[in-house]
Amino acid sequence: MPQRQDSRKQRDNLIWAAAKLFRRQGYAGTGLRDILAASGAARGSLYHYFPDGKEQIGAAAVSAAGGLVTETFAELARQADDPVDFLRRYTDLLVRWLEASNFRDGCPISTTLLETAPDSEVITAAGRTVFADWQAVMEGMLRQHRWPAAQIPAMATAIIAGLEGALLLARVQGSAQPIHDSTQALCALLEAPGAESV
Amino acid sequence: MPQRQDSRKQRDNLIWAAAKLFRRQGYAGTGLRDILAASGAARGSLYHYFPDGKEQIGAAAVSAAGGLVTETFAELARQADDPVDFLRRYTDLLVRWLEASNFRDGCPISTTLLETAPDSEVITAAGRTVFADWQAVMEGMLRQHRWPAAQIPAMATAIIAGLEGALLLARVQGSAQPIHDSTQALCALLEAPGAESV
DNA sequence: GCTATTATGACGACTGGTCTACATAATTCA
DNA sequence: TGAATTATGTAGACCAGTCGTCATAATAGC
Repeated sequence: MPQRQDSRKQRDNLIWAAAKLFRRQGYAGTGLRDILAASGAARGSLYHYFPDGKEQIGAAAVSAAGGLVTETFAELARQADDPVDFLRRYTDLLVRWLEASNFRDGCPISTTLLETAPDSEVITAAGRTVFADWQAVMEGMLRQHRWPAAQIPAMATAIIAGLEGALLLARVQGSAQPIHDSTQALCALLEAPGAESV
Repeated sequence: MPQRQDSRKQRDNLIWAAAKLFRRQGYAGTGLRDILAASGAARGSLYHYFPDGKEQIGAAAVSAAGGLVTETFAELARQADDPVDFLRRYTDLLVRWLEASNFRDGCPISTTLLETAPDSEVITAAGRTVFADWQAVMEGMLRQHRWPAAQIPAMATAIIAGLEGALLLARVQGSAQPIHDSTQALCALLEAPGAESV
């Protein structure tokens, strides 16, 4: 069924074009015009695949881009020897992406989510799902390496939050230093599992 | 000189109206019309005080809102008994603000910065200054409590990044849980100063 | 050939940021 | 004091751009 295939491709083109633009220019800063130009589609096509308009494609872009990160996390979790190794591998990737884009490509979903949460229900819901997926992968990774069970959820959240925050600082400062600093602190935490508190 | 005073007030009105709107709706998502309506000023007034237009008022809003946070940090640093106490006090404030606004008022500058960095030089520069101020206050706080000097810069960055990331997660999830989780991990780190690594 | 799906780009109602022209108030100087 | 100059406030025009809708055309499968 070649039709089905092509239509799916057209839809994906739109989603990924949108995702790339949202990441660099934000959600409100990106016009449908930009998305259409980048994907080569016509205006009506967008409304054929996304009848609810910009909001719907925003949610789809968050899901798609977030899903790719989930997959990256999962693969690194498989390869890594321990949590510290996992973090090191991921920040290596991160720093390379950042520098390759001159600190323009940050987290693919945080800008859109900050702009729209909680006003857009669909986009916020897509973001919640993505974060839950990330959280699940992180928790699985910690469990796999015999991390104390009681601390796993908080630790996983702290890792994700630390990465997101470091990414923000790195983009503004135009330097990978915040990522290294933040990671160093997280690694210290990951190497001293006994230090629970309060 | 009543003129001078009133003019300053008018200018401040514009800045704070802009800052509030940018925080909730983002930079691109906020029109000059919104800002003018919220501040009660007239169209041309904005271009009188900010001849460079929206970008200039964006930078001013980042500086003003960021400065307020700097002051809050500084005051808490004076009151706190130790780094953990500092963090607790701040997250208490944070959670109260978040809940009072139904998770609409997050970090007052991160959204604007993510949308514009590094494309807008003036806004990004304003953000860099704010982050440098925060960093300085955090480092001073750690120094004051005899934190190992070599780890102070990285630790301060990790705290700021962790807070920013937690704030993002909290807004999307509509829950203060990420802030508590992230803070718990940071506190563990702050109570085990010996655990340096790599 | 007929129907369902997909593709198209013009159109409308509106908002975006910016600029200009003018009115008022404050200050300065003859 | 009164006139000239500057600072500040107001209103509206401007065009490019916004998103969403629509009637129509092309293509698919049966």
